[in-house]
Amino acid sequence: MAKLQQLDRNSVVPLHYQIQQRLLALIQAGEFEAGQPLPPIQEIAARLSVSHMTARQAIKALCDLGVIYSKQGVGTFISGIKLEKNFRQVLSFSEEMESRGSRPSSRVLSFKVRRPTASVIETLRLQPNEEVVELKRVRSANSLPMGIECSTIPLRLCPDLPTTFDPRGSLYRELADHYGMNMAVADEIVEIGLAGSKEAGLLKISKGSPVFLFTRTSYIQNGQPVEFVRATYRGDKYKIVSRLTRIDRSLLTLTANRQ
Amino acid sequence: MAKLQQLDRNSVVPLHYQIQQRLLALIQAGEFEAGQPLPPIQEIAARLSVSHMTARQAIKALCDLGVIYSKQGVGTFISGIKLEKNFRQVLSFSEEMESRGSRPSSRVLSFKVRRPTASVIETLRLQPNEEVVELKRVRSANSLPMGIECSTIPLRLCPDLPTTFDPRGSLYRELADHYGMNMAVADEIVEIGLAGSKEAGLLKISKGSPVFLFTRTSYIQNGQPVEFVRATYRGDKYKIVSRLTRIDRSLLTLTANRQ
DNA sequence: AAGTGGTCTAGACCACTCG
DNA sequence: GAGTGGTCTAGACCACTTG
Repeated sequence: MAKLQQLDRNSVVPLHYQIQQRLLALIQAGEFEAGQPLPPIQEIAARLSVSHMTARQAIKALCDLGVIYSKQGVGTFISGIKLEKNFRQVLSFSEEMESRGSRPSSRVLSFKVRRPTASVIETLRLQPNEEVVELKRVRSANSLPMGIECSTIPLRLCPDLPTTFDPRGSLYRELADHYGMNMAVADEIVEIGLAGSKEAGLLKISKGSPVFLFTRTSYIQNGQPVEFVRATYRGDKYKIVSRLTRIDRSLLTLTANRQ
Repeated sequence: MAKLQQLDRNSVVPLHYQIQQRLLALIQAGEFEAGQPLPPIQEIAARLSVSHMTARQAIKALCDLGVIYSKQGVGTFISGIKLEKNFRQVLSFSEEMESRGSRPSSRVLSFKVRRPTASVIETLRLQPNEEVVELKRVRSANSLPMGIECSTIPLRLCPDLPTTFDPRGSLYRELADHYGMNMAVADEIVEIGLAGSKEAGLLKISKGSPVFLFTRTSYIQNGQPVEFVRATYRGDKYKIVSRLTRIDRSLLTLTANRQ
């Protein structure tokens, strides 16, 4: 039934990934209706002249994404859950605003090398006497001030940042492009606070207005903490949109059951 | 080097999953230090007398969890990122409080079958004239009121709920045990609001205090929305702790690039 | 019994990194 | 060149669901 394009066997892109893309494109184009079964794995494999395992690898990945789900002995079905790209991930302010269709901008409050506070030393796992780069900015979306961010990064990891980076640009992009550091995971705490007079002035809200207080630590793949952020966002204009998924509890309880 | 236990080949538990568990247990027990390489896949496969593919399947799963990471041509390494179980997932209030070590309790404000509002009809994809079960509760942790939750569920999906469910217990547990519905995904919006006099009284805070406003829709695996929740949590006692991960952008931009 | 997804194998080959 | 992870195959077998 479906128009599954043939694969490019000379491409550097792995076959299983090509299949994944082809299927996802068909699903998003509405070729399959929600709740309807996909063609059986065997059929997909035969049609594309790949092995069962390769086809299954693609199916597995799409299951992990949540766009389809498999029932053993029955089939594979389209999930009604849409794959949204607007959910919270490890995103810089710039990326987040761009993905929401807003134009991000920044006003730099300060950009300097300094000695870290004790709590920063601990979260960023710094050596004694190590210095950090600190960047304070007011972030705006479509020229409307949304929040104040203060990022702290170990100088050791990006020694040229203070001289080569234009602090009005995207910090994440700079860290990725010049230092090969891509954020993989971020731990985040969100609390409610009240704007002080200084913050209120910067955000153009009245003193005492409720605000979101973010505390975030970002890590690259090897677990090295790279960035510590304290941020304040307007309570009246900012909201958090996220998608939560359920992960396999059995692995998490391993530690508890061991002893 | 490592003490990899032999596998149980008669178990119903798949070999790749057994390997995954064994490795995770060793990692969490501190047998490997952060940054150190795991034994090569070939060696793991040989030691456990499984094929390369099977061993790799286990490695892949652990990479997805973020506890290890692979560098092609180099090896597989322990990530310094800990696998925490306290992060936000699709959790009921009961589960969330239990995972934080607090004792959850509930005071039922109302529990009834009613006609849904227009916005609920849309989010829960209800038929015209379909009824819903509505449960309003004050949720407490260690007897301290933390929030007010109002859950709405299609009556069609749980026709016996009004007569068989004790509304002081865990709604998620009831839905899972009696109706086989396990929440797979939840979409959530968090905003800041101010407590009205009624809410303030229930939460024992002063009127006008800032509060978290949650709007959440939970889905089971096939994409069917099962629960719509509006909740208000105290801004002074509640905080959101979450872990964000970065997902493959190339798949998300598929739609944008198409046409 | 037939059809489905899930697991596993034994081996081949490739791409990458490092000394 | 040696060692590593990543891909892929062809086929076997199992577990599960449905008619």
